[in-house]
Amino acid sequence: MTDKDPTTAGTVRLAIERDIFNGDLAPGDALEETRLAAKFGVSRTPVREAITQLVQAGLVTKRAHKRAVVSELDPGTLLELFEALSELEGAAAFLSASRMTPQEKSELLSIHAAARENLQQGGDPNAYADLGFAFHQLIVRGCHNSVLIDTTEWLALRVLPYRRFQVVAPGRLQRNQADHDGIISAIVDGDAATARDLIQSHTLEQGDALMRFIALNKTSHADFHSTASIKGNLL
Amino acid sequence: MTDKDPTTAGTVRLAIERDIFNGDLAPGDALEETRLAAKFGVSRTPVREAITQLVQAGLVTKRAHKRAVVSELDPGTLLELFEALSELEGAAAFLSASRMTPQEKSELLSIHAAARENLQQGGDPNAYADLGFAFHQLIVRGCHNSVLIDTTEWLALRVLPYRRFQVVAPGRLQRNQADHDGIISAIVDGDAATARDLIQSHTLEQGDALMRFIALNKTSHADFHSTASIKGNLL
DNA sequence: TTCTCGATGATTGCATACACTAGTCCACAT
DNA sequence: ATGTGGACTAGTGTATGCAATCATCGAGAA
Repeated sequence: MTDKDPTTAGTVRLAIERDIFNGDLAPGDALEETRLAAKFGVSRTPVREAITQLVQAGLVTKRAHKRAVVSELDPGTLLELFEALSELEGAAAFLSASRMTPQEKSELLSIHAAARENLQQGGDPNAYADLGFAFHQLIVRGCHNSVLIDTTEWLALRVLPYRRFQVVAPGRLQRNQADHDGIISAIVDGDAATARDLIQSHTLEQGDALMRFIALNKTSHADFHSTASIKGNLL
Repeated sequence: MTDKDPTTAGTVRLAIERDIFNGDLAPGDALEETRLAAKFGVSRTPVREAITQLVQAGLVTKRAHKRAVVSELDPGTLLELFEALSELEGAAAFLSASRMTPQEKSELLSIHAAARENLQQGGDPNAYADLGFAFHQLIVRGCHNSVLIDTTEWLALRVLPYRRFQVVAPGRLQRNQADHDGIISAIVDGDAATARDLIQSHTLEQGDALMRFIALNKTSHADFHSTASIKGNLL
């Protein structure tokens, strides 16, 4: 879902997305058209178009004559989101096990090795998170079905604003790496059914971890903001 | 304009959607803002908003400074679409097998029975198609995961404009009904894995049938329009 | 003939102005 | 004190004008 869009509406959309993922705009924050227009130095028209695009993408919510707000996911929806995401990633992994090219598989292996090294040497957690993200992305894209890829990444996008919740449960990263071990060997072996099962439970587990963390840390909206400074590594 | 939807843009969007599903706007047709604005008696602004919404929904394609057109699905994309859809419906069926309420199951059974009766008595193919559509919809909604439901129906929406291609392969309807037989018993029995496999191959088979039909009938765009008068029953 | 280039018309993209809606707050009556 | 109503304000929804861009077509040169 990467657009190179020459129009200012598209540029504004990407800018707002970045603000959301950065945490400058937290879930629940209002998107006021006039203010955004002034901030970006454009008129309200492209801002409105950007907002309607984000609404359709599920990142912001809007009711008629009311201000648009960054989508706030209640625990129930978050759970559903991860369940659906796990099914989609599972499907993609199932297909990837038989469709990934040798190049793609070796790329996957090298990223996995880099993540392992980072973990063993106690490297930057953010870098590890990025590697984990790339890991998932490579598997999804390995299915070579652009509709499935777009749909999966579209759902994954909606969870991104919550990645800032640091998942710091002890041993979590090690378990994550172990999960990846199993997934990668299943894919390399071409064991599609196992790959599906493993990545599915892995993603569900991620969702659980995230929800537990949110339940612990988010009692008020202020708390939400206070954790926003922590760079997250969900994956 | 009679509104249940307060905003004009939303009304226009629904009107354009209706035109697409009706066939007044066939895949490949251009959506010209000025013409649509005149047609609906509004200015270009709400028309533009409606179009951007439809673009995000995947029903319309648009590039900067070029006219928006009703999305035209090449055979490759159509195949990918059905593959992704089969995975999603499979996932939904898997969950539905253990989550559907008794009421939902009985409703499913009654719809299935009605379809059988229609088929045996040589009833209206359109009515049969509607029943088939309801059948799939009930199974999907039975998973009780609104994210998964929305995502699945969102993909299904994109193939809807192609339902007008009548699937008339001999014995097709009987095979369809037989497929449904197997699916429904798996769900009623709570056999999730079988339900997934059956509905998945069933949906893929539907896609194949549709693609074969298109390949046979669509040599030129004119032919496409000529078949547009045939009311379709894909399911 | 065919290819290139430039002018022209059509259509989209953006900015601005105006209309309308909904929420707020204060005055006033009960 | 409190409930009700009406103006006020902030902000969205729509219309319109203008600028930017792309497609078409014709003329001229190779």
